[in-house]
Amino acid sequence: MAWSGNKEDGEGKSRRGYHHGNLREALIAAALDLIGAKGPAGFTFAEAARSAGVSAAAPYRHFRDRDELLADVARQGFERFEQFLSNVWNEGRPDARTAVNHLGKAYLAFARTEPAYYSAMFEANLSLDDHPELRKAGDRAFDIVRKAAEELSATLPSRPPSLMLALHIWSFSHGIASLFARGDSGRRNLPMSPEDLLEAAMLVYLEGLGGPKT
Amino acid sequence: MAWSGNKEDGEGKSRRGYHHGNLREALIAAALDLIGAKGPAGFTFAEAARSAGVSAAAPYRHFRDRDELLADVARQGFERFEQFLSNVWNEGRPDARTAVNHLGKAYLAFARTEPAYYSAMFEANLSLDDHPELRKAGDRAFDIVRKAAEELSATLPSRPPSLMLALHIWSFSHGIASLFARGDSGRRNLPMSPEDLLEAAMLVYLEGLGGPKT
DNA sequence: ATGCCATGTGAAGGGCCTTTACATCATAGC
DNA sequence: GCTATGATGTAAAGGCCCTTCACATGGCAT
Repeated sequence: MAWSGNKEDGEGKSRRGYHHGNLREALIAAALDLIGAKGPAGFTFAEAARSAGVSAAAPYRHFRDRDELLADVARQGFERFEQFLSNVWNEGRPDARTAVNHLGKAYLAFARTEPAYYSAMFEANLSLDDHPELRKAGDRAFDIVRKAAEELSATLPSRPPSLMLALHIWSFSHGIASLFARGDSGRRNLPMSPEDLLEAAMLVYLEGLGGPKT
Repeated sequence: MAWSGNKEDGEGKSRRGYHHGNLREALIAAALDLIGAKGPAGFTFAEAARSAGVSAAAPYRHFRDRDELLADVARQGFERFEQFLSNVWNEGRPDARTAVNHLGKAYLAFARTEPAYYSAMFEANLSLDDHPELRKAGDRAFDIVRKAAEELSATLPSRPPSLMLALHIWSFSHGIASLFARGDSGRRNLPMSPEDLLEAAMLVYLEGLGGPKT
């Protein structure tokens, strides 16, 4: 009786009697912390196991290998991202154009506020072929933008192809987020915030599509 | 006399008597091959050393650590990129608008034809603070776009801020290249080529800036 | 109460990164 | 021409990681 059972010292790493009881989720949480601290490359399976208080071999009962854990973090990230985008889109209120602008901003906000998820999703170089669930989750998040683009297109005289519209919005947001809205590493001295840069681009782009004369 | 001196069996890995004679460049070349084959994460210092036919410790005579070799590959990549962009820009001929379109296409072309360099440059998560030469090389490449944006701006009635223009062009090209113009991993089924997607975006964007009525 | 199966352990093989002491050799200066 | 010296390469070792395998534990259904 040296140990006393279920504690909760700080992070979720104790409560053990041999079986962890919640290892899978504990590993995902640990991975998220580590990725946030040292990037997707710095994260190691062994350290995640240590964080969870189990041996280095234990994670293999829940994930095929290190990449599968990473992919699961990324998948979860896309699911949160999807939900976030969905909330921000808010059924196209107050109007499609404004809501689409919110969507772009949300992309940047996610990259900034959830750098660990963002890293796993876009910087871990995971093969989508090896992780079909990841691809599906990504597609579902994109579908939010796709749907928004459809509604926006319907409000524009030129009726641009909505898929093209969606790809443009996604690409632009992704480009700005990747280059300017990540950790200090990639930061170049901008004369404006990434948000302003994106907003200006959207303004010009939608003007080019012949938006309603403001 | 078991060995016979300077051979050239296939790749540049032989000519040895103890000192390699050209190890630094051989390592960069080997790294490029490996990155191309297995991505920046798959590349290892040890394997580069093996490719060059030296022991695992030898590379440390030429690079502080693994990251410095990676950074040197990336720096070389930015230098090639700069030159490529410069050639494509071609002093703004036949006209600024067309030449800027070429610039965007060149971004995609580089991502596709030099995936190893592109990986090292944009997907290796190198700290720009730890590798100042890398940052400078990247800035020089961006300067080509910056200069192009200045000349393009001068041809537009609205005279948009050229730095903003340059950032928009770079971001958009980067976003499309990262998402759609890389190896099979990131490929989603597009209804159009990345090039067409980019061209359409540029068309709309420049229209939005009030370009000369085509 | 018992036995099955999911879950966790320890050890081991193989690999990588990096450092250190030592080996080799090109060449500068005598 | 000959040697000292610094640049370049080697072997070995420590530390960490990934992954597998045989074995231990104990939750849960019967």
